[in-house]
Amino acid sequence: MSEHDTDGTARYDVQAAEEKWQRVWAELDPFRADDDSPREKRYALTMFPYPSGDLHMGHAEVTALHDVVARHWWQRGYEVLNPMGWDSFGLPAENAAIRNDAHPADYTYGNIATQLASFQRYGVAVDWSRRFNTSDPSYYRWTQWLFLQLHAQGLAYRKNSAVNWCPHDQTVLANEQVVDGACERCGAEVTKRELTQWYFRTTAYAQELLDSLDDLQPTWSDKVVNAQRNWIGRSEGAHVDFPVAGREEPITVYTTRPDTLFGATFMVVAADAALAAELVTEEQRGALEDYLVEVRKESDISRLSTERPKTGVFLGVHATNPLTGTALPVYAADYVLADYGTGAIMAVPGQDQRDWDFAAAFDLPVVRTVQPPEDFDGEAFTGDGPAINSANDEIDLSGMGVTEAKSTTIAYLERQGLGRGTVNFRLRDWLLSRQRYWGAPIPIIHCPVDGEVPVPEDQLPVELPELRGADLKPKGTSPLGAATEWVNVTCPTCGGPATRDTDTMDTFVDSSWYFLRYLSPQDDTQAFDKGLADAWGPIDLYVGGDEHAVLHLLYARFFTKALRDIGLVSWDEPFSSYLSQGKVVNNGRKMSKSLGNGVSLGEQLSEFGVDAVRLTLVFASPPEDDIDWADVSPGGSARFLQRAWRLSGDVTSPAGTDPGGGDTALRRQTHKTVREAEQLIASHRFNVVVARTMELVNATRKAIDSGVGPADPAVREATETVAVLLSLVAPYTAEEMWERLGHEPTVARVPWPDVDEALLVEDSVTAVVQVQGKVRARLEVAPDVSEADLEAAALADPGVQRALEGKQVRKVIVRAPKLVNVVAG
RNA sequence: GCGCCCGUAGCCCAACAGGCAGAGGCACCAGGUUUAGGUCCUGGACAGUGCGAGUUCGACUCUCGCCGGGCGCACCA
Repeated sequence: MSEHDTDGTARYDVQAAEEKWQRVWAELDPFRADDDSPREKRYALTMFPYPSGDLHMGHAEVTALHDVVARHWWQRGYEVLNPMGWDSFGLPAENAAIRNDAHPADYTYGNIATQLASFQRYGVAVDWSRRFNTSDPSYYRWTQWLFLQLHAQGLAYRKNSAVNWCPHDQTVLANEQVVDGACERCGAEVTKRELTQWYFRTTAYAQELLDSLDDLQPTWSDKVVNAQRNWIGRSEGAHVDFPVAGREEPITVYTTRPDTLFGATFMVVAADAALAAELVTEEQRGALEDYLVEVRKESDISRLSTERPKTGVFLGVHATNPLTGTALPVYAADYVLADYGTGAIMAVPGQDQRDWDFAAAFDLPVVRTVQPPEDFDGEAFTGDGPAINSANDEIDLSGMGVTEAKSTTIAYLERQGLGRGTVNFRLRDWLLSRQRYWGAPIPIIHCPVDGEVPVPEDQLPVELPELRGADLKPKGTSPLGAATEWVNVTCPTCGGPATRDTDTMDTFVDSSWYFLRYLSPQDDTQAFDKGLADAWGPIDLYVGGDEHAVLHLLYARFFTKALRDIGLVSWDEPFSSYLSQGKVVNNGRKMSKSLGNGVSLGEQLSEFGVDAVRLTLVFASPPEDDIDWADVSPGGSARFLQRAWRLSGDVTSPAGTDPGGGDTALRRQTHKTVREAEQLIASHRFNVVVARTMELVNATRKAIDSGVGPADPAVREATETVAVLLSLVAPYTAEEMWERLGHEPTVARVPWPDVDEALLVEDSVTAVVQVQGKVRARLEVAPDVSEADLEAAALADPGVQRALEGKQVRKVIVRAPKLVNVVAG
């Protein structure tokens, strides 16, 4: 390999460089975060991986993007915490263990070792000394401890209700894990089961989770903020009480349309709600039970269909419309949900299509209370319009619009004690127990005398019993139940015989606080150190995929708020800014085994080198957009990197040369590029940073070959700047360049170049002169040219004069120093 | 059905706060280098910004409507 490569064919040995720098980095450990550093602290985090096999393109993309910022922050003088660990509890390991008659830990820890090696090859700027796995007892001990803290606050509780059941995985699921009626993980059709399960009281934070989204909006992706708003689903309405003859308790309904109360002609109670069973008369009880059998056969998927005809059964009782005094028949039906609102509705067929459909099926009366427009030919009218048929002796809504009628009705109901304005949320409590093995056991003991007894803190962790292979086969109850010796314990309170809770926690519990554990991963005296949390947190940048928009990101937000109220952290939100990275697809489709279109990360790395793959992922598109591997060119990236590297061999001035006397044009471009890169990184436009770096490489090449020549100090400055810029994306190439330029490693920790503001000011700029919006002249002018001078120069220009011939100048718009527009006619 | 986001050369994408539509790359074409291929160097062609209005001296950029695509919610009363 020659020292000077003006023939343009020299290249560095990519594989040798990878091996070499991995050794150097291991020794220098340049990304170790020092808790005691006097530098300002930044916390940068990517969603930690689940150890299923080796790393794939998705991991490569998220870490490449994230590394740009983490490395940039180091160079800008921050102390950066960029940790990584493994989200290592979960079903794939358990399923593999069943298949292979093995223990889930075998699969899990084997894959973790593989992924760790791949990450190190990939050259991520991570502090590996802080790694841990959520399946380590030293971690889940604290998951259990945190569960108990929430339990003590009443934020973790058990209740019996109809829950989502995945028949394939044989476990219950949280609402968030059901997508279009199917299991988010395996795709099986979800059914309902009546079970007693553990919940976190996420609904206690519904309003705050919603309100804080306003603060997050500027620094989170719209997509995720919007998804969470929809998921929380706040609505405003009223609770209205409908008296029932012969029953003390009224039926309370939730409605968002209290203005239509005069039009309520019947009532519907969720068939599976306790209320239905309470209300039903003896004569109708058989009918209700038959109906329930039918309803429970229905899967969620068919329940979701809006086309489905309305069904229901009369409960044999009547309630009274509090405004009209009319007796309303009460039905049970499955189109009303037991766990939303009060599980009962007032049916207003005139203004609600679902109620209309039911009324049509059961031949019930319709009263319109909003006047539809003349050309309205639909059935229920849900739009705005003047109220009609809405008056009694005490209240008259006639002619009011919907908004006014609502508030008038609510005020009246409140005065009369018949109801009250209220807010309702779609968000449900988080169902956290799972009937599977490979998770953190719920640290509760059930005692026939003392009930639910928390496992004393000094007995944590409640370690998993040793089960493997066929013992783990899903059978609808937790495999832990089979470990008799483990299950049977003495009650910590009374010393009598008791049993352990045999469910494990949803793995999303593990990931709801892992970012706190990185602060003191080896601490065996506490879950995390509050002082360190204050020093480092909250997380300045979180990068991940938006498949977790309403899962992990919402749960972690809930956890943070709950821990704050317990006094464990002082943050309101865990992630100050969130960048959601797109997916890597191939030929327009998601990569998958069944489509046979998967691209192996390992093969790409071997063929093109780590840097080329990283550069490709960063350059391909804005970070939020998907990347189609069929559209990109890792070969082109590899060629560019060699081209950039070649500059470092051409530079002939010695290291330490003062760039002051160098070529001004190249220096200006160098300094502009640095300034622009700062701004582009801050706004996450990493693809443009790469494009600007390419421009600087091109300009430097030109300067060497056909400009000021390789000895000009500006050429060294530009080349060193290229090395620093490239270190964000292509660390191996950058190290090679840096070394060849006569510097010590590592370029990753050199200070970010200072921008010489004086160089950013141009000597002259090109002003465009337009006549009627068309460009007629270009003038070289001083950047500080006055508007008057520029206007005079523009009007004096021969090209402009020609364009103005025979025309009256009506107006001249001057935007010095860039533009003059002459309006004429 | 309700809501959010996005439509710029063949493709991926730039365009600061309304001011010359093109920065970068892929692919393509031509020339040079080379025994040849690849590499490397030089040059070139290709869109008027999804469609239609409006505001403006001036619109890729702002507003409205439509079309197309992505995402979220959806029998949530």
